[in-house]
Amino acid sequence: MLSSLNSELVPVAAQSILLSSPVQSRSPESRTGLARLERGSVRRFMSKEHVFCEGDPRTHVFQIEEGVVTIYRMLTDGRRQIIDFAYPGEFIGLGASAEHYFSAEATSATRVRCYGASALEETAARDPGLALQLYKAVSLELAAARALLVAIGQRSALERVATFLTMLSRRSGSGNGSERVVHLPMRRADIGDFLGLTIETVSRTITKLRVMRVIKIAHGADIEILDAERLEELSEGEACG
Amino acid sequence: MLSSLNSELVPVAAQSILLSSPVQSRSPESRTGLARLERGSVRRFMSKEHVFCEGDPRTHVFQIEEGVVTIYRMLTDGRRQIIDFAYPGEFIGLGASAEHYFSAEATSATRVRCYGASALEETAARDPGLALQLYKAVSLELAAARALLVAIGQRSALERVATFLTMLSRRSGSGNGSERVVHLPMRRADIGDFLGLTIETVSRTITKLRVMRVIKIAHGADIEILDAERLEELSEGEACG
DNA sequence: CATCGCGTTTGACCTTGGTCAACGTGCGCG
DNA sequence: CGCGCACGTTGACCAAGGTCAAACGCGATG
Repeated sequence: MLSSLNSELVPVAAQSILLSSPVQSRSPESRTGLARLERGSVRRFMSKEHVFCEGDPRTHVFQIEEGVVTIYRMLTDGRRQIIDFAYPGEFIGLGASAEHYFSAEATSATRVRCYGASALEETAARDPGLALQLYKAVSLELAAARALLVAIGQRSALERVATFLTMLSRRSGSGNGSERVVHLPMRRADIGDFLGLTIETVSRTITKLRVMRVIKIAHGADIEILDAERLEELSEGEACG
Repeated sequence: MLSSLNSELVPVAAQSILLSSPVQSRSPESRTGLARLERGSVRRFMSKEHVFCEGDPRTHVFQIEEGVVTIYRMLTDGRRQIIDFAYPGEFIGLGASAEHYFSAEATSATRVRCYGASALEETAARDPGLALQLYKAVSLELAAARALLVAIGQRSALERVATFLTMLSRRSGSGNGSERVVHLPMRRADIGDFLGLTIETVSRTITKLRVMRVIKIAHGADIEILDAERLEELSEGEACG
């Protein structure tokens, strides 16, 4: 979940939530949460392959192990809104519905672990620990979606791109801090469809940030953040009563 | 939850999910889900009073009994994004965080029932039925937030307003169909901040729909839908593989 | 009844970002 | 090697929607 646009607020802990099972080595019956489930099977996808499509029955829930998956929705005339970039550790396909509302496409070679959706729910119906984990996981996705909503609904192009970069750097920053050099696994078109902008605007805005000496394009998809503080200022106004 | 923008996809059932407890009359121990909880205390709010504010500790979860509550987030410079209009039956304040990310304000005189957040979670930790209900409730909120995201990120002003009206009419339509006359409990400014538009654009767009003979302003806050089909067409492109 | 004030509508103008089109650039493949 | 293709950048122009300002409608209040 490309969460934590507005990142003070949305902890980056999303990926750990469902993974954390305090006791790893006990017998299956005594474990709780995900640990109680069969380890799902692994599936691999090439770049641009779909993990699932809008309208497909929600048969599985997937956990990304490697790669980045784009969650999006397409309008009839081709406009596309990307809702989320799912990174390793995160789950996709959670939800209450019988069908997927959104499509999921691999941006690059991707490895996912599959869990049967009904098995997951049946187990959850007996294991409140797992059910609560699901609850918390979706809650985090919700917070992320809402944060993006604020960005798209209220912020300017510059603010959106700055927010996006800040967030990516936080997320890449393994653990504590933010990373200086951020790798963008997605194309400009994806960034545009995520932020509600066109390719051209994204490109121009990145150029503007480069000219402002806030960032530096290292190698195409790699961006070096020269002035993280300024970048955060540009992502504009957090909080308020 | 002003869900089901894109409403084929997001069932309007949100409000029923947490209410449905198949067995009502058994003893507390044998009940499941919400029914097992103490009936929370009731609180009343006047128009514009806050149920909670961004940054407040998440001590309670509230169920709307009467009135409409605006869930929003404010940027430092006064820009505001409304994330949701919560209607009777719905819950607000669910989530995994220790603090509220958003503020909740009554649009009109409102009655809510309060449940202690920690009590709720403790009960859920023992009752998988309740935990699953929470999971499904948040999942619906997530679907709603994402649907709004698509609208704001991709749709034009006209499309957004048409989507908004379609959805409101569906929601008001008690049960099966859509209502011909829709009451808007919120001001233009709220609609604007919900759809990522200005008051003026909302006003102009409503006027345009009136001139197009798609709707008719009945009495200020009441809008009569003359041509529901056309209105849905205007809300533009659903689905796609 | 007249006035006030809030919310809405309408109009004129301007800005941001979208559109269309050309040009770069890096990479894989013949 | 060089061609082609996919992706990115840049520029010129355009339009949707934002901004600013004025006027309207209507219920509340003196």
